[in-house]
Amino acid sequence: MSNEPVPASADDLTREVVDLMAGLVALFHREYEEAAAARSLTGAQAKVLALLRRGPMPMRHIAQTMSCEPSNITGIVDRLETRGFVTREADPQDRRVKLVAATEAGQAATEELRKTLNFAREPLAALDETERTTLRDLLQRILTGANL
Amino acid sequence: MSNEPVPASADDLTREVVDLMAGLVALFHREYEEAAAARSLTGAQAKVLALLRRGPMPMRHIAQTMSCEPSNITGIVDRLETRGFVTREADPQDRRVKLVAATEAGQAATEELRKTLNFAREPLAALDETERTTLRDLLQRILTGANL
DNA sequence: CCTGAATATTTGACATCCTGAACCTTTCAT
DNA sequence: ATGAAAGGTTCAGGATGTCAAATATTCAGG
Repeated sequence: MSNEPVPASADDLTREVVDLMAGLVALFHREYEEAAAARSLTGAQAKVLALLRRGPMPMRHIAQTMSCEPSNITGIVDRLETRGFVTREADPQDRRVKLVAATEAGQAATEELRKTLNFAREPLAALDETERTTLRDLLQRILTGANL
Repeated sequence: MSNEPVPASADDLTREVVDLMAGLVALFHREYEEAAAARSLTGAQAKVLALLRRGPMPMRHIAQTMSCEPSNITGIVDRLETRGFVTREADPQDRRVKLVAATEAGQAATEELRKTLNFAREPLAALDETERTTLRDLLQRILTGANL
């Protein structure tokens, strides 16, 4: 149905791109959830764990990054903690804050998940290197423009 | 920071693109959830409602499209129904199936939501028409390659 | 030093989402 | 006519998310 190469207006073109992105989002979501479930993690747990790849982080910071209430993070970290994927330590600088850190097992889990997350890897193979580079640059411009 | 036009390997390029897409997905998700919440809908409810834009649909079909258990849809449709956004009617052809249809209010809600969903519309403005067309074509090829 | 405001986290109550198993109703093949 | 199969619902239970209230710690002023 969307075979006409040139839409009626630039606005229609934008809407078309937005719709395509929506499809992409749905696809990615499914694959991510699947990959997490394969390690008996939920999507939220996998996301938190992924955030800790670069080092420990206060609860508050996690909540801000995930755009949710801090009280929500408490539960997620609880479940990750009881399964040995993260630890909670009081920050010596400010004993109000708890630093959440991934354990060895936690690091391993995210690393594996990242590897098996072959989202779009196969379909991406349909694009040659030049096209992939073009795509990368376009996405980069979109994301830096959306600056969050 | 990522100004080198050609990463170390094609695999790295792919990973870069995948990471960018992950960022896009996060952004989209936030905006969608926000737009839905502005109409006191949840993301799941908005998605179901959006599915009914083209006409009534059996519960089972909704579940398949959303990749979830049918029993899940029951609850979501329940909530949409009590708020007057959808109706359930028995299919005359096969009285086992229930056809879910959006009401006037339901149609209006999705239409508005679709309009106010300005995801990437502003950042997309940074791309000229040629670039947007290129992006559209690349995304199309990715999605058809991922055949769902 | 003390008091009070502000911050980081937790707790509890509650709604939603999601799964899996058990159950009805209707259809369909034999 | 009977039994298997399919579409929905119900129920129990876990996870996610919000909000308000409570706790603990920090910090600024008097």
